[in-house]
Amino acid sequence: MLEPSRPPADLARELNEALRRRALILVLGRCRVAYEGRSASRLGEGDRLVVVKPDGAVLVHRPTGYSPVNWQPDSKVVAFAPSGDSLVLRSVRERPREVLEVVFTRVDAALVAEGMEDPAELVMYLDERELRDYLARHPELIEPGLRVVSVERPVGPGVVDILAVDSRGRTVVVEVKRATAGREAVLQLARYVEALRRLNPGAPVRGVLAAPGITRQALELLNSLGLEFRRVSVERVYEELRRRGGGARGPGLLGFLSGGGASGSSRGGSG
Amino acid sequence: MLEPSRPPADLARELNEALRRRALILVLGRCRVAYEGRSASRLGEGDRLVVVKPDGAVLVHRPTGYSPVNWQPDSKVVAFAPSGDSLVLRSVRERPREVLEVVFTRVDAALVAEGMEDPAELVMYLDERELRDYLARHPELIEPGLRVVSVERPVGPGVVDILAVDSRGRTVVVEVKRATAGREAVLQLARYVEALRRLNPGAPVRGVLAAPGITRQALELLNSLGLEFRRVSVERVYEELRRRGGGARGPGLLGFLSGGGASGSSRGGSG
DNA sequence: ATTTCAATGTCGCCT
DNA sequence: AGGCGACGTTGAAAT
Repeated sequence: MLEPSRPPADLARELNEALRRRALILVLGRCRVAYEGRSASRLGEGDRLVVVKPDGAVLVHRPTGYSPVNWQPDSKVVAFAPSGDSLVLRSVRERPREVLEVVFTRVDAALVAEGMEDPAELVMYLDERELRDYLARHPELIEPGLRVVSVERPVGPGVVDILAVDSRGRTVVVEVKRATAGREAVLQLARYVEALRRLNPGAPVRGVLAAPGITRQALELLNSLGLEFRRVSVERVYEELRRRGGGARGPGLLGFLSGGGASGSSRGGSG
Repeated sequence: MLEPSRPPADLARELNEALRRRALILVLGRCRVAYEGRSASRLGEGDRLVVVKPDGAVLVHRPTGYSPVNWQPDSKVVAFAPSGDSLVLRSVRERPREVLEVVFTRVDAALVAEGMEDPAELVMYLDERELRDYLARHPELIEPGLRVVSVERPVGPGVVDILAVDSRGRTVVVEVKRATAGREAVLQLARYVEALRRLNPGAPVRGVLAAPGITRQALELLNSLGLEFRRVSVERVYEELRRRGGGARGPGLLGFLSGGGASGSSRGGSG
C-alpha cells in the first residue's frame, strides 16, 4: 500500500506505473467528480472509494449503495496527475466520447494489486433462455395437450419465444418472462399475436404470457386484449432442473462452497 | 490494513467488528462465489475484489468490466466466518430472499475504512425529463408553429411526453428520447397515436419521434407506420441550458474541477 | 408497498 | 461495428 501522505506528484507517478503494469488500483479518499459524455454530472466533495481496473474501467463508489455514483465502463486513456495539493484521475473514452475526472483533495489509502487472474466462468441458472427451453421441452406445464412448433421463431416485430398448437389445433403464441410481467410484456405478446394473425388471416391465434407473476394493470390490459396468463413457478422449474441434471448441474449452495475448497469442513448456519 | 497471513478466525473477528462499526471493507484475494435468490449462480476460483459497504451492500468484482460479477444490493445480515483455512463472507437479504456467499481461499489484502462521509448530491444534467421539458418550452425546435397542449399526459397505454397542435390544427403526439431511438420507441409512439385516434375518431393525429438519432430498422418501421422522425441535438440543448442557467447550472468540466478544491492551480491538458 | 419508466444503463448475441 | 433484447437489471417518481 502506498503512503497516502506522499506528495501528489509521487503518488501520480507510482499509480501511473501501476497502470502500465496493468494492476488494479484502489484509492480511498476525499474527492469531487465531474463527468461529461452521453450525459453530464457534477459531484461535490465526499469520502469515496475509487477503483481502476486493468482494462481501464473506473468506478467511483460512495459509502452506500450497489451502483457507482460515477464510472467509466472501460477506457483506453486513464492517467493520474498531480494538481497542486490534489491528485487527479482522468479517464477518457472514445465512441462515445466521454470524460471522467476525479480530483482527490485527500488520499487516505492507495492500494495496488498486480497480476490478478480470474479464469473462472460464471455459471448462471435459470435465465430466460433456460426457462424458455425447459418450457419448450415440457409444454404441458403451460397447458395440457400443447404441442411445440418452434422456439425463438422470428416474426415481423421480433422473435416469438415459443410457437405451439393447442389440442384444438389453434396456434398459440407463448411469451416467457422469468420475472413478474408488466405492461411491456403484454404489449410485446400482443404484437406477436397480431403479426401472426396478419400472417394467417382467419386462423385462430391465442396469446399466452407465461411468467411467475403479473402486475395488476398488466393483467387488466392482457384481459382487455383477449390474451391469457399462465403462471409458471420458477422455483419449481429450478428444482426440477437440479433433480434431472443431477451432479452435472451442481450441488446446492452449501455443497458447492464446501466442496471445492482447500478445507472440507462445513460451517454452521449462522444467522 | 490487516495482515493477510492471519488465521481466518482472527480475520473474521476483526472484519465483523469493523462491520459493527459501520466501516467500509475491502478484501482482495482468491475466492469462489455462490448466489441463490431471484436466480442462481456459481463462480469458481479467481482473484477478485470484494467490497462490503456500511449499509450492507456487497460487490464482487473481477479484474475487468464495469459491473460486479456477483453482488447484494444491501442486506441486513452480513457476516464473516472462518471455515477451515478459508474465510467466508455470507450475506442474506430478505424480500426477495437472496443469499450470497464468498469463500476466500487466499486473502491478499483486507482494508477497513471507517467514518466515511459523503454528503454531496449528484447533479445530473439533461436526463429525459429535462430534455422533454425544454422541448415543451421550445416546441419550435421540433417544428415551426407547433403549440404545446400538455406535457406528460396519460392516455390508455401510457403517458404521452408532449401533446401539441400543429399550424394546421392537427394533433401531434411527440415522443422524446434522449438517446438513439430503436424499434421500441417507434412502437411506443405508435401506441399513443393509435390511442388518441381512438379517442377522437376522424380527427387527424400525427406522431413525431424526437431523438438525437434513430436506428435504420426503427426508421423503416416509423415510415411504414406513417410516423415522423425529428432530430434534436442533445448537445445543443445542453449548451443552451448552460447558457441560460448561467452560474446556477455550473461551469464546464475543468472549471468545476479547478474551482472548488483546496488548491486553485490548474493542470495541463494531459493526453 | 406496488407499478411504471428511464438509464452515462451494461452485457451478450447476432447480423 | 450496429442493432436488439434480457437483466439477480438498478433507481426514482408517482400512485
